[in-house]
Amino acid sequence: MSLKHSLLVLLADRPATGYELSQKYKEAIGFFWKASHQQIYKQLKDLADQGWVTFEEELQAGKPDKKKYQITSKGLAGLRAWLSSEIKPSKTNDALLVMLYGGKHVDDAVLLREVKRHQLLHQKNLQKLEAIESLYLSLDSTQKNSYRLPYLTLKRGLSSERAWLEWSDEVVEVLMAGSL
Amino acid sequence: MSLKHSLLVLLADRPATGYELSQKYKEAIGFFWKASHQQIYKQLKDLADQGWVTFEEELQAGKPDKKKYQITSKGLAGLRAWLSSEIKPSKTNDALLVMLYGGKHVDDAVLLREVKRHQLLHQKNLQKLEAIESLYLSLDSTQKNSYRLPYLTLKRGLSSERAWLEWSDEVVEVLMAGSL
DNA sequence: TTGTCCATGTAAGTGGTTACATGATTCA
DNA sequence: TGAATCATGTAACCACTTACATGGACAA
Repeated sequence: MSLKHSLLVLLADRPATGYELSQKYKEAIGFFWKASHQQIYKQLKDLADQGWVTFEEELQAGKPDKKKYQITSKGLAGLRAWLSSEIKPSKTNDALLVMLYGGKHVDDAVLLREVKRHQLLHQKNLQKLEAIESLYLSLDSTQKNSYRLPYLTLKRGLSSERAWLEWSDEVVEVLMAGSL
Repeated sequence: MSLKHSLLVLLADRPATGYELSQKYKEAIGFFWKASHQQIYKQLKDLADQGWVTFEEELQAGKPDKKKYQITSKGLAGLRAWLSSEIKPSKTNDALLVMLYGGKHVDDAVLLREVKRHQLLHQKNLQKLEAIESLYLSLDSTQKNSYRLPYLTLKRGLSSERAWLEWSDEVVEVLMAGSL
């Protein structure tokens, strides 16, 4: 149930609308926490009902009104409590590995095609992360220091994508040998 | 919805009871696909309703009756179709990274304690995987060849745990510097 | 003129977790 | 004597996905 807490983390930085928050889940925090806009809007409503956030409505003509959410002291206390609690290890459910594990029921060429498709996705993702890293590295040391914790999460992304790609090269080798 | 397909993969190997299957999710396939026994029993029922598996009941006194499930030709066809389809990349939801990302709201020492706790879990997991690998490596080449695809999934586990641990060493360094 | 961005949601359905239930056997 | 293993589930709840809805602005 950390969608809640990831929203609080973002709101602790600055007030934002649901839309702005949902954008953050397409980069930054989205590299390790995925959420759809439907989920986000619902969770914000629940947080407001709990009194962990409040919002002000900005009226707009022709469009739905904007709701600018901000964290309350109760919300910040809740966030701090969670940050000091035991985090349960994230569970892995990796369908591509299920496919490989049961792969003997289809041709290696079929598996190979799918692994290569995923390789492209991971390569793209790695490039995005590398672009963000070079931005970070160009900051002065005061700014670098203020982003040192988010930078650790970026490093996690870089490390895990690189490890995935190295592994997949090996997989491709094995599958190519099999489909001769 | 790959719990279904992971069950079919296991049943394609040999018939099994729900209990036996749920054991497999504590090792082997469980390293990349987690499922509780409640989920498994329910899914097996659904698969039987669909005609993808059948079962024979073994009556037992004092205990619930055993149901030995086996895959049908319809089930095998369904499995093959899935193995040839596009697998959607697994989504990552990593609460520990959310914690680090928002870590400036608590002391570094608190973060450090939690990261170290997770390190132990990952180390244990790596050891388990290494033990399985040494078993695999002691097989003769015919057997090695028949397990070559499952071995690739094992390698994924090894690679990802090692990458995680390397990253976490860096995290510990940064957090120790911060909590001086 | 098609598509993407802005901006918010509802509703139905699926998948997963947590709590609870039963009861014999075996091991420390 | 208490915990773990065997063996199967139900029920309530929570999280997440997919489909649908609205409608103006602006760019290719």
